[in-house]
This record gives sequence, structure tokens and C-alpha cells, in this order.
Amino acid sequence: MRVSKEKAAENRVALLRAASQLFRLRGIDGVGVAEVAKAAGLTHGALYAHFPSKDALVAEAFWYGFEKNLEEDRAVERVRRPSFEEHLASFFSIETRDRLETGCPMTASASEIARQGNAVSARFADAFEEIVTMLEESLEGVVPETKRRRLAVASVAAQIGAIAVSRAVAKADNALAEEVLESTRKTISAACKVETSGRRHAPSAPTPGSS
Amino acid sequence: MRVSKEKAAENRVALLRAASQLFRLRGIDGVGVAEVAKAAGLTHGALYAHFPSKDALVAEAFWYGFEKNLEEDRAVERVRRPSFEEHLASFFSIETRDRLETGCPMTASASEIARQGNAVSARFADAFEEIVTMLEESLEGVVPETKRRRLAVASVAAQIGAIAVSRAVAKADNALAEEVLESTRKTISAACKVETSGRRHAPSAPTPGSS
DNA sequence: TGTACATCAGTGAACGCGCGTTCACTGATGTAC
DNA sequence: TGTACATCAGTGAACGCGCGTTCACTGATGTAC
Repeated sequence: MRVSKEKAAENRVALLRAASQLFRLRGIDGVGVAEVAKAAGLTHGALYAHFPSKDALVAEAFWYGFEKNLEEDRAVERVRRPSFEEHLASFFSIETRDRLETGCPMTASASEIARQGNAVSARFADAFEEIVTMLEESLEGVVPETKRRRLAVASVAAQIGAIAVSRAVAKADNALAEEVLESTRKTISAACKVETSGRRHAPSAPTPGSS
Repeated sequence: MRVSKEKAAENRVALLRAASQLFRLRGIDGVGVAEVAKAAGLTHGALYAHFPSKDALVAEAFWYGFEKNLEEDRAVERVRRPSFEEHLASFFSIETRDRLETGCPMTASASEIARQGNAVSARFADAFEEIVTMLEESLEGVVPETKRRRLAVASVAAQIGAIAVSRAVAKADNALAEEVLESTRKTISAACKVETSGRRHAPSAPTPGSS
């Protein structure tokens, strides 16, 4: 039976949320459309009233999950912009690693995205750029302008790797899983410091004392 | 019909090679046992004479692919041990990124491994440690002993992330894909240098001049 | 060395199951009068 | 405002297909005598 426009819009969001979480948790190939629809409180047929194919659902669900994560970060930023070091502490935390189904889809599905179509690849690239921009802003006044983007790009790539590795080895060797996060964080932090030391660069912002 | 012991052993290796390459290329959930068997020149039934389940095949195929890659590196090392910078140049190269089905299974399947069982997780942890040890050796005489492992762990984690990201965005934005590799390599290299500068550490080895 | 026979790697049909997608149908919604 | 009706989100059966796994069978291999 037909439902109201508002209800239909709600159902669409419910489908995206369910798809997004399930894909992160069990992989894109590991979840069927029927399960996504059921988790959203619908039958599989209804899904095709909202998305033309599973591929289309994957692309939109990836973007939905990414935006939800970024919104949280932006909400934090409205209160106070976190420093680069604070971003790193969050990126490489055990909490981030253990938040699989609600965490960043880039990290949860990194190696699977390479096998998806152009639409998903483009969404991934956009998402990557957005996170890089956020990190670049946190480096203003800390690192010379010419180095900021390079450090931000490397930080995001390293984070995606460290979280994926930490999740992969966690079942077999939790100590190693934690070491990977901490070692990568420290190393990126050190790379940031080497770009900072020995020059004056930013207009006026002070370099905050970091451990 | 029964085959000779030698032929059976060859078939087992053919199954592992086919499984290993197909899983890297199209994902663990994206390849069925029948396709693996066919690629090895057998029928699916034969696969179960060698492996009790697909799960067992996955774990063994992962290790097979990893060992094949490590053997190549060891062959190179027998001629001349590459420097840390040379390892980085290889880790973050476009050639490495484009070698999906014969490249390191850790990189090809990073985010999928987290969803596999304990056996695969343990194999991943072992593989990670082996690569870290290789990198640590290349840092002897370059970086103080206490920092070597930290840098090696971070380098491998960062490489896995950078390659995964580069593959994910390549279809949509190849310039970004190349930037990710280069930026991450430079940043890890900088982190290595900051640990080197301003101290004497290694017994007697000279620090090679690197660009 | 030659013969008889047990072994077992490999074959291919069959199992139940879930996959992505289609479609005739339902019935509340939203609109035209 | 009340009535008639077109719209379309959602239902659920059905489609062909491939999945992982099992198993009766085959026949060359390897072994015991």
C-alpha cells in the first residue's frame, strides 16, 4: 500500500542507514538486499522503489555513512576546532577501531571499494578530500602552507591503514593491534614536528606545546 | 581417477595459487570454490580432497600469497639488502599499486581480513610481523634501536592504507591516487629523518645520504 | 618381476539455500473536481 | 468540504542463477604378495 511522502522519505533513510551499517560490519558482498530491507523494516521489493540496483544502493549508502561521520566531526568543530594532535589521538584510538558499523566507511571498506564501480570510487575520492581539508585546517599555523596538504593526505592514508591492520590482527594478537595504532600515530606526529621545527611560517598563530 | 602423489601436490599448489590471485582480484566473497577449482584445471569436488572448507582455503591461500611475495623480497635481499628509502620507494610505487592479484594479500584484502576467522587473523599478524622485521633490518645503523620497530610498524601500516586508498580512488581521480602514494612516502621518510637527526646511535654504520 | 587388490584424487550430479531482480497486485495517499 | 479516482510505495511470489558442501562412483596409482 501507498505511504505518505514523509514516511517514504523516512523509509529511504532507514534503508540507507541499514545498508551503510551492514556493509561496514559484514562487507558489501556479505550482505544481501533482502537483509538490508528487513533491517529497515521493509521487504526487498520496496528497496527497488528507492534504488535502481544494489550497486546504486552501495554508492549512496557509502556516502550516507561518510556524511554522518563528518557531521559529527563538524558538530565538534563548532564548539572548538581540535588541534592536529587531537585529530590524531582520535584517528588512532581503540574506540575508533572498535566502532566498525558506525565508523568511517572509508576505513571499514577500504580494500573492497577498489573493486566497486566508478560511482563508488568517485564518492570515496570526494570523502577523502573532505577529511583531508578538515585536517589541513587543523594544521594552519602549525606547519608551513606548502607542507600542510602533504601531511594531511599522508595522515588520512596512514590512519586508514592502521585501523584496517589493527582490526585484522585484533582477534589473534590484541597487543600488536594496539601497537600498530600507537606507533603509526607517533610516527605521523613526528613527521609533523620535523616540518614545524627550524622555521617561522604561519602569520601569527602560536605553535601549541604538544607532548 | 587417482593421480600420482606428485600430480596431487601440484594440483594443491595450483588451487592455492588460483585462490590466492582470485581472492585478491575480486574479493574473498566475490569468488566461489567452483571458479577457483576451474582456474586450477580441476572440478570443485577435488578442492575438498585438499581443503576441508572454503574458510580453510582462504587461510591457506592468504599465507601462500604472502609467502610468494616475501620470497621475492628475500631473493632481492640475497643480492643486496635494500635501504629503508629503497623499501619505501618500492612500497609506495604505482607498480606495487597496480599489481593487485600478485601483490601482497595484506594490502589487497586488508578490510576483508577483519571479518574472517581467527585462523586468517593469526596468519595476517604473522605476515605483518615478518614484513616489519624486514624493514627493521633496513633501519639498522640509520635509526636508534629503540625507534626502529615503531617506524617499521608505522611504515607497513601506512603503506597498506596508502595503497588501498590509491586503488580505491584510481578509477575516479588518478592524480589523487598518485598523490596519496607520494605524500605518504615522503611523510614516512621525514619521520625517519627526524629520528636520525641530532644523535649518534648505531655501532658503526654510516648514515647514507638520502635525498 | 608379475599379478591382485586396496587406496584415494578427482568427477559430476545433487542438496538446500540465498542471491539480485522482476512484476502483478494492494490499498492508503494525494489530487482534481 | 465532500467525493471520485489516479498515483505509487510497499508486498510477496516467482525468475534463473551461483553458492558451499556432500557423496556415489571412477580408475590410475601404489602396494602387498
